[in-house]
Amino acid sequence: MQSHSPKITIKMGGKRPEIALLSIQSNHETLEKDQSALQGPSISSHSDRKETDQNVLDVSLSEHSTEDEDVDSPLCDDSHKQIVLYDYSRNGLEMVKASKNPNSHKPHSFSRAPPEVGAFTVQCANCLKWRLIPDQEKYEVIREHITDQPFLCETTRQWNRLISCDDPADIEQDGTRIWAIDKPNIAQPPRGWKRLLRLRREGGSRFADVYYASPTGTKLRSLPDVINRYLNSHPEHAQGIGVGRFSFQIPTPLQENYVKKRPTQMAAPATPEYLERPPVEPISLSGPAEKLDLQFAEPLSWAGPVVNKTGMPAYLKTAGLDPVNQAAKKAKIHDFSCL
DNA sequence: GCCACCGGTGGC
DNA sequence: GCCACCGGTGGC
Repeated sequence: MQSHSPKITIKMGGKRPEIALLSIQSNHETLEKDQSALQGPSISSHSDRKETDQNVLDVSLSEHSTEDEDVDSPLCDDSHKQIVLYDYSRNGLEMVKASKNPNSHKPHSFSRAPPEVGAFTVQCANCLKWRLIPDQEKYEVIREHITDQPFLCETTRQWNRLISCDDPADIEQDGTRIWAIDKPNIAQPPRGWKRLLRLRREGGSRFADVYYASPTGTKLRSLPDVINRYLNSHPEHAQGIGVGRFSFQIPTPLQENYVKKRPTQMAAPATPEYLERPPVEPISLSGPAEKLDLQFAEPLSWAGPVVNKTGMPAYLKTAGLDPVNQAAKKAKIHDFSCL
């Protein structure tokens, strides 16, 4: 059997896509395409169909995409209209939010908003075609076990799709979306918790932030945060929650220049010759990013033992790379049982 | 005052 | 160079 190391990605809407290949479409056409991709040729019962319909991607214009858009906003261009928005409320993925702002569950905020995660897609380990995953929960399950339970086209039968490797890919690289390679084997969040990925705008110092929203609505943004601000404060809720269930790893954008490179610190000679040099060209002017071929990209180097009994991906359990132990040491916490 | 977002930085 | 972590801050 042919075997590859599949990648799992989060596909996002974006203002200046470099990777995706779909031709420019109307939103209606895009919606139909994504819906049919998810539903496939499945013959489903009424109840099944209802569930599928609740899980389709909602493709819509950003509410601030036209009139409300700041003229100088990086999101103000035609491609922004192609953004694929994931409808959190229809998929039971609304954020656990602070009660203060009743509107914060909307899919996006409306001024200078960063891109949203548009869809989840996983590569079949056999044919390497990309398959859309209907919702975040299913995606997280697949991601958790991706190395010991490789994703196959047939896996989509779990949500009543009858497709095989002979069927065309759900999605290809096109010019309308930003792609990012996700980290494998990230544990599903503990029951009642949500793992939130917040993307940053292009040109920032990093690509995204991960937050964990606790059952009480507290948002934690690091392991020390989880330990100090939640588990220590809610020992009754900490029962059975291992810190290995938390991972703050973020996906890697395929668009090379999405994240601003950190300037290298070089001691500049204070000579007249140096002072007369023209300014260094910004990185963003150095040329368009290459279109990376997802289908034939090199496998990532994370393959190996998956998750040990601590819930920590084994590839992290190397000296100096164990954020759990580091965080626990920093927080002087040793009494949490890991699952 | 809270919080989402962003940049900086130290450790590796 | 990457990443985990955290401080700053502007908008609400």
